[in-house]
Amino acid sequence: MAEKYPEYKGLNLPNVAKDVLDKWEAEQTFQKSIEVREGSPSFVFTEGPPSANGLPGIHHVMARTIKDIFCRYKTLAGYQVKRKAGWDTHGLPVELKVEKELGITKEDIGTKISVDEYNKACREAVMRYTDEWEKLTMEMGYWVDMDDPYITYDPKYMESVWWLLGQIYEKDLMYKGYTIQPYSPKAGTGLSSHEINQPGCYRDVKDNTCVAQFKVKPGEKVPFDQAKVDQLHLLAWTTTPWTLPSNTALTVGPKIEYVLVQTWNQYTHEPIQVILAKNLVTKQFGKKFVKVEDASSMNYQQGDKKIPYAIIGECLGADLVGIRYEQLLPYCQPHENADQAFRVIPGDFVTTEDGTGIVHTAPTFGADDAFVAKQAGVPPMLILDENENPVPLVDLQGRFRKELADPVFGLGGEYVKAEYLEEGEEEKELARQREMLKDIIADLKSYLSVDERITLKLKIENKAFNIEKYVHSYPHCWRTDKPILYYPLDSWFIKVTEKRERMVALNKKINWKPKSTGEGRFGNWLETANDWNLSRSRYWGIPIPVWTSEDKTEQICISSVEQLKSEAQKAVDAGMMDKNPLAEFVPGDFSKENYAKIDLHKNYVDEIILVSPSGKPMKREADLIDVWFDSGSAPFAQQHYPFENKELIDNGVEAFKNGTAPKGPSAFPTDYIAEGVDQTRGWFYTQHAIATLVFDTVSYKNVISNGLVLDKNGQKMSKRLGNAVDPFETLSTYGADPTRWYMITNAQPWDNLKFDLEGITEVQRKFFGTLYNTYSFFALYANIDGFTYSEADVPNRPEIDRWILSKMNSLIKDVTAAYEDYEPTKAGRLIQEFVTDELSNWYVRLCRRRFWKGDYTEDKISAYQTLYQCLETVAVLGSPIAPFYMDQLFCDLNSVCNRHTASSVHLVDLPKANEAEIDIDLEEKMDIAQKVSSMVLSLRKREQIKVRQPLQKIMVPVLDKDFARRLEDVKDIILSEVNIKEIELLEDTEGVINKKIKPNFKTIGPKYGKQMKQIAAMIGQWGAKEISEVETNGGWKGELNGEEIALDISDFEITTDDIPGWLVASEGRITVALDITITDELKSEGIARELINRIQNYRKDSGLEVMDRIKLTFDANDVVKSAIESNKEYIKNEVLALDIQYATLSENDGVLADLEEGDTRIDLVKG
RNA sequence: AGUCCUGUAGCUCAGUUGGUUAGAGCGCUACACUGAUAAUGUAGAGGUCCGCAGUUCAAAUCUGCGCAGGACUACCA
Repeated sequence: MAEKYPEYKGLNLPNVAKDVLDKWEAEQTFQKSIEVREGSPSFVFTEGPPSANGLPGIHHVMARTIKDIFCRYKTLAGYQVKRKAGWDTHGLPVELKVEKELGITKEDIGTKISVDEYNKACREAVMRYTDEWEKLTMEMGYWVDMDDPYITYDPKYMESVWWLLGQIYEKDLMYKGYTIQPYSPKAGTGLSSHEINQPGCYRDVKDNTCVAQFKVKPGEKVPFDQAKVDQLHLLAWTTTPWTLPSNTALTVGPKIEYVLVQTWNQYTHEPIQVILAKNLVTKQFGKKFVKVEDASSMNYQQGDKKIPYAIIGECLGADLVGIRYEQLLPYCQPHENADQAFRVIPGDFVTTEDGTGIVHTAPTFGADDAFVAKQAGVPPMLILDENENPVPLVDLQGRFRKELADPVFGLGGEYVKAEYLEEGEEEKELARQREMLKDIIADLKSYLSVDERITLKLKIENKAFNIEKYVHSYPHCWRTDKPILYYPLDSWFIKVTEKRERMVALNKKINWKPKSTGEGRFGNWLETANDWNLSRSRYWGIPIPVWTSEDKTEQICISSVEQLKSEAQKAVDAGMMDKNPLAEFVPGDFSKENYAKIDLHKNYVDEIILVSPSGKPMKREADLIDVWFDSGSAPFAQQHYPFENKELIDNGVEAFKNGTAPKGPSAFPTDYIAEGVDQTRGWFYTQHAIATLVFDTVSYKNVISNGLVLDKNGQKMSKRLGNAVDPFETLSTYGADPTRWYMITNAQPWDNLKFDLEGITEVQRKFFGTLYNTYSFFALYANIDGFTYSEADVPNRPEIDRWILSKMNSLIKDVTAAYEDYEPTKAGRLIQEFVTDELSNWYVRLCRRRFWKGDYTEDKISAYQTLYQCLETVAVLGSPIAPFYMDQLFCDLNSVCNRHTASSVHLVDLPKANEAEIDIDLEEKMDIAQKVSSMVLSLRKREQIKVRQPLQKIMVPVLDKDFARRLEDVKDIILSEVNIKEIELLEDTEGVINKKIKPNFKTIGPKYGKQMKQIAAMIGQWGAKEISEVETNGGWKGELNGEEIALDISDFEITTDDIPGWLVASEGRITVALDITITDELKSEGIARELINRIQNYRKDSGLEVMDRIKLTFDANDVVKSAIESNKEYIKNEVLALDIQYATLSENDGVLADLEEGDTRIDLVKG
């Protein structure tokens, strides 16, 4: 047991962190914090796995601080909080990095480099920066178990993922189907949105656009009286004319207004009637056209400068739905339900910003198109190829199928985008086109793209209303630089749509911080969630565990290694394979060694051929699982569920469904997760989806989605801009505690943080500096007095002690509530306010004397105990946010007193608020004392009277008894604080006090809202007479604008604002008057105090110890001398002087005090 | 384009169920204090509460429409 509280020469927070880190390491404090809670209820935390193939940034410090705070808090609150670290290891970024390093592209995989080697490189690359991550984790004080992390490429983890997918498969929630995905024909691969959103992918391109005329079929019912069957067309715009042969529908907005326009075609000059959105008429009928009101008088000849047009009918989009039209370019028919094609359908996505308000719909090449078409039962333009498989009109190389061969325009077999042509091919094509098009274009100058030729054909056939170039942004493949296509690809999907409502319902049970993200962004997202596209044509990831026979009639989904092994054995027995690659694996043996024998990555499992029940070979589906499924599986896969730890999850699932506490240990659903808001549709979503689909539960109960960390100017941090903050440098320069404290208290976690290093300095000074000073102050005097908290708690403590204890208990209550509510910012700010304003700036300042003056009395012990309790409480409450310094503070205090057996603040129990010690009345009293003191100080300042100069009296008018009582109770505190002899409470006597009256808007408002203005005006006119009438009558009754008004006393706010003839200050309801008369007696006391101050300084400068006694010699004039004489005992007492003498001193003796009343030379010797 | 967040002093942020003088810290200026001293106190300057409209007796606060910044999702005729 230490005898003395450690005292420090200064506060070096980075060093504190280092020391405490060493201590944690030596004492295994983290492990202990979990062990001591063995048997306690568990608080389940799941770590969102970061990818270790990039370096951590300062935002990770932010995110991990938030995670850490609540895990530490819950530990203090009595829970066992296990935290497993995790690594996300699969995915495209890893692949890209490896390819870049090896200098290869995807095409080289399998040729220049084997899939084996490729995957090996990925495995190594992805864990490259784990050291840095572990270092950051340590230094920032994030407690998470890095020794036994879950890793998504681990066979056990992958096995659990397979199992989850198998459950979904068994529930018939998986299917394979076409969807429209970004596709790069030149690279031959689908692209994820991640790839499309890489910088530079969207580029402005100039495309040939076309407003096509779709002729309405004869006999169709149309909502226009003046329609002429042979002229009637629907107008639709497209920027990709090559999709027009695949058109199978036209989409209108049901609520959009459309019109019928009578006019002439600008290319064929034939009279036409066209339907388009009303808002877009002026846009489509540009310079070449002129509007005419009366259609019957219109006339037009070829060669006329302007083409007249007239609106001759109106309707809503809904009225157009169902109208059938003639196929625009009838090269092919959909192989299915062709009778359902070529009609007008409704769609909410239609806008009237561009085009015609009627959308050309090609379900094979547009996601929206596919969706609305499916809803309306319109088939996509798929035809059957040689093998009777349905295929779109464009092949995987980006070429039109041969069915589109046009005798004049070619098309069949050609690239739909000119950009796909190789060098030199264009020349050859041009020669061919010259020949083909010679009847239409005499001398063709340059190659015509597919788009250009299609529009040309439409022009000639009276099917084009307008053709022009149009600049818009279009995505390009980041690898080949060529424009992408939206193309239907065969992918595996999870039927999320089927469980959508359940996901919405379960979401309502999740406590979101902030609420709006859960209700808004996440809730809306769930309501419109589409089926989850699982397929990725990649190499480094978890393979889709589905094996299918070639004719697709037989299929198996594998859910475990054991199952795969036995299925593989069947195949070996059936002669499909020579040997079982999993022969070595022992089912049921979950040891590391056993699992080290196998690998479930693509390169291994693709070798495995299984046998179907009917004896056919089955091969694995080529694709991998979306990596988001990997991380979404974390709550289960990190436990290797259900192969191990089965009951941990099952207990939790059961408890959640029954709404009871789990029967035994439980690790699900997760109690708490926290990640960036960018995970809303990422990890937050995938976890929720998997838990809902597989277990019909939530995945997590509480979630914080935190905002971004921006630079101090509010710009996004990036390496490119050079404004990224290095987390390691920050931590080593400023220390983890102030960094964490700053991040948490400066902005709410879910708001973006403008990260400014100066803010950390401020926290360092303001909060930690003050706390350190307060501790140092305590340690200094406690060591002198030998305070070890060995005495029993002092029962009847002075007012000021009871006050700070009341505040302290309120603090415990409020901070606990804030933590419970996942509001760390509130908790931190409360603690900070308590330390700087309450404890340091008021309690310690007022009590300083009690610590260093006099003997070791009960009052002194009370002061020590009180301050000790406050410091200890702050240490515990603040430890989740500032784990290092608070641990040191706690241990420093505890090292002498041993009130706790725990060796760390992180192992103790959270203090409980003692309601009996909370005294609101007392807190209000002190509030009065603080206000009055500050007002007196401000008056002194105004009059230039130093605080050291005692004054006789202050007067405070009191308007109610409660206020008088409270003031009376704290008057000693006020008097000593502002150096005044007495306080006089002025009772209400007319004439002495000036009163002011104001209406109480809050109480009058609800009663007489309408007359509020007049009432306020009337009261504003009132003087002393009316005020006293209100006071004697206890209210006011009268008539105002013919209305009876009755106000009682509480409807008024009566305040004082002046005492005539006195120096007065007023603030809120309190008024203070100061008597500034300085009598001779006061004057001499002032001189005495002035001298004491100089002597104290001199003592200190002379290097005397606090307890040393001295002898004094003064060389002073008579005024000063008489002041000394009349305060002799007082001075001696204050400066610990044994004796006072007068003598003539030389300039070399002592110090000179330049007082107003005459310079005085002071000399002292140790006595 | 959609969804969500943010907008209050030079900067970072508070601001209760709407209630009449809109606050704090930092910074700046001036002064004071000096047994917490690389600390502290007091005072001062500094506001179109992003804009407009509405609801209301009363709007920083509620509603609508905008503007600016940010995030996510989507990218379309």
